[in-house]
Amino acid sequence: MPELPEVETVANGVNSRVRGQSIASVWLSRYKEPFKTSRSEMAEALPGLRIKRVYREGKHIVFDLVGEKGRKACAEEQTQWIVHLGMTGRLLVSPPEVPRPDHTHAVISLSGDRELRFVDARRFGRLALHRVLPGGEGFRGPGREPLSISSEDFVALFRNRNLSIKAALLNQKLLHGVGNIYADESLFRARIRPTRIAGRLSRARLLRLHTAVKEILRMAIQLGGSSVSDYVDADGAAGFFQLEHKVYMRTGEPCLVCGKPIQRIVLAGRGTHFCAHCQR
DNA sequence: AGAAGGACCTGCACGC
DNA sequence: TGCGTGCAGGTCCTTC
Repeated sequence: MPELPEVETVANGVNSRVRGQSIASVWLSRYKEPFKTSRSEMAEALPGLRIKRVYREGKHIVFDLVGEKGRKACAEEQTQWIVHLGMTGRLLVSPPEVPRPDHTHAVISLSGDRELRFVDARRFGRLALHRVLPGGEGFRGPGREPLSISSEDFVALFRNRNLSIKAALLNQKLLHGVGNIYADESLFRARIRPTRIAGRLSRARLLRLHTAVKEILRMAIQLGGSSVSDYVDADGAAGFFQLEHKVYMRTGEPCLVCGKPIQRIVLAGRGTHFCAHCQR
């Protein structure tokens, strides 16, 4: 389940493999229609463009594309290719002769004799084009970036919010990049019960949560993210953060701090794991 | 308007 | 063995 650390790992891995290469051709399956773009528009727009860099914005992967020399139209308008991995999306860089995995929904043939493949069994992922007008901004995620938001802004995000802090953390329009795993792990680290109403948390506790979110995300990025079964990075290698999970998917197992069993409830429609003794 | 809940989608674990 | 059932959850959409 790709959240910020997984998406960052994938974006960096893809960037190192495809940066500088040109898009020769594009094949799209009968996947759902791309977001805010038609399938045919995407297939026509990408060939001939060169990949300048690949980076993460929220949970989105952004490909900065530039026109080849001599293509005037692209000097005025920059194109970005946006990939959201959804739940089970993967981006693989493979030689063309390697068989395409099941559920391959996009294949981009590159000048370096490699294919960039988008594979997504559960079809929750999304592809889109983003046009950047001259002087305009690149693609922006829906909410604030957890690793760079100031403490004051972080605290202000949750003011007057009448929903659980767990649901608030999952709301991408507030903070983007945090999903179910890192919400649970951050709340455990901050010793906050997931059911607490966000708007009633003290400033001190929100500051503690801000620190916890940043620490958890940074640690996970260093370890290459988590991998439960679906997520694989651009190398085809799994991340190691799941070995660090303190509460996520540890229902009934002893809390690593106090020894009491980890509980599981459903909150905001999601499995939520916490220690009732340590998190108040 | 903000919050809550269902739909989307497939693979996998589980029980009988 | 084999089949049905329930669960996993990011985001969009509808409902309250």
